[in-house]
Amino acid sequence: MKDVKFTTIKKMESLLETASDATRLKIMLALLDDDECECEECNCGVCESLNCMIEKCVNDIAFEIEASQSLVSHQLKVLKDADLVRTRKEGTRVYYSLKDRHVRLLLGVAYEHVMEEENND
Amino acid sequence: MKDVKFTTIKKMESLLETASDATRLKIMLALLDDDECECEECNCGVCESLNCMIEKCVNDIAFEIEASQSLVSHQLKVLKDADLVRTRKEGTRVYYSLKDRHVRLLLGVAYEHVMEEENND
DNA sequence: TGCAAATATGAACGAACATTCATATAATAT
DNA sequence: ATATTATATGAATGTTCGTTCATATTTGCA
Repeated sequence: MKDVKFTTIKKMESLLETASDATRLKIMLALLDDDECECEECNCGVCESLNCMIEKCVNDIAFEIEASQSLVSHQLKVLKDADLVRTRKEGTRVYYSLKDRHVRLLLGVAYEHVMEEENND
Repeated sequence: MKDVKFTTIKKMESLLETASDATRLKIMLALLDDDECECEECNCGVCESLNCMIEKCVNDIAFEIEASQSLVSHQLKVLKDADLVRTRKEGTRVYYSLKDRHVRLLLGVAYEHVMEEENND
């Protein structure tokens, strides 16, 4: 992992920076909710298949994480610009979902680190 | 991954925030340099065994990443407070190394995400 | 005791960023 | 057309944070 190009470091910085905000974390965790997924390919605790990707519209996310519509929309734009979520339009609604498994991996690593830390207290 | 406690989210935020800075990324990547490691357990591209953990002192890191001593010291303190690095004193020098495999995992996930992204351009 | 090397720290400055409020845009239905 | 619902956006505000400069602290050594 030596001699990592500066542009690569800048991209890593940008990725982590985008992920490192409580509001955006709440949003992403809301899009990770796998309670109702029952597909067979799902062996990871977090669904990996595109078919059962969870998508939610802006207002539902706002309600779920108890934040204003404006704030959620702003932060979804940040997530979208950083390519961490994708969108699908349907009528007046816009459904958001996590972009790919890297995003879920990142959340998973951060989550496990924190949980393991808590066990060592 | 539903119903994550707020304190957990705050800890995830703090972890990612600490990792999301170009200077600190450079420092951590410098502590990930495995050029001279030849141990047999090393099958991950990044050394996992404590024996061959790389440690470097402040001035060497500063020289390597081309940053001032003051800046590196400041940012090492941030990394230390967030528990991402450990220290070992020897004389006037303080040797820093990455805390554990979670940190390397986090760097790895971010790195791979960025690299895969670059292939899709 | 005094000097030099390595590291840490405090103050200060400017830039970046999260949030709120008000408003604009877009799509649907009556 | 107009009203309504869902989403996006721009300006403004206060705060946080990275960096630099100067200086303090600690350790080893003559």
